[in-house]
Amino acid sequence: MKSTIEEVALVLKLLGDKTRLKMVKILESRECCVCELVHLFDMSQPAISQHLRKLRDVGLIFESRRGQWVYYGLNRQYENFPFVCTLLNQLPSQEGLLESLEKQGLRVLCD
Amino acid sequence: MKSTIEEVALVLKLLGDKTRLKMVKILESRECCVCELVHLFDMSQPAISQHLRKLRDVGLIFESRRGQWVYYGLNRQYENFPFVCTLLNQLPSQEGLLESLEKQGLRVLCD
DNA sequence: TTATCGTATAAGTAAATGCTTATATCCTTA
DNA sequence: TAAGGATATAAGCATTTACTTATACGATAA
Repeated sequence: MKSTIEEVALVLKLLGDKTRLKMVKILESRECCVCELVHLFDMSQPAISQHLRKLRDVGLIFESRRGQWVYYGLNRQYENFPFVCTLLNQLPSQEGLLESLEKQGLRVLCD
Repeated sequence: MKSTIEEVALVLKLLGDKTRLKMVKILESRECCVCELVHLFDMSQPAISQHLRKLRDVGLIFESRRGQWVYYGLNRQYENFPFVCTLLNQLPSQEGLLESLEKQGLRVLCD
């Protein structure tokens, strides 16, 4: 079933911010913890948290605490996920960012 | 070639407004003059003009004056048109709005 | 020319947005 | 229990946004 124009407009508004759009594209590759994302954006940690909250509030991403870290990932059960997916498919991959994080030894692994 | 994240974010921001998104979906069906659009939205004429201007400024729609009327239509040559198209395809048709305009005798025809 | 219709622009405003710094909370570990 | 790291929340602020009303502009027609 198609979403209403209003619903779609809200999703587009949410993703109409370069920081959030990039975040979502990154989280499409793999879950990340907040401190990893802080390293990927030239922005304060609270700013990152606030963007993540907006994305989580609508259900587009999920949160999972692991020890003292909080991981976020794309919620593929989100009602508008298929729609979001067609958007993300048209974006250039951001996996290089994650690779360079690892090269810098900034990847957080807590298992 | 894929657009950058920044470019896409700007397009999404532009379409992340329910009025503009609906406008663009309507203009996908056919060109409309400003006064027709004014009838379709519960908003002043200047507000409609201002939305149209934003859409035109990026090149997503074009303007064509016909007598004292100004028509707007989707610019299918817009650089991100294919992207916009995949968005519009996922929206419910708004052609019913145009039909009811015609039933009310509010369709403007200037040929 | 003047009146009128359709549209655009100008100016003002309330609300939303995206950041900042400061501080609180939560978890782990010594 | 106390300290410290990771994250969230609070409060403040400058900018942007989406409207409004008033007015200017452009085309048509009496």
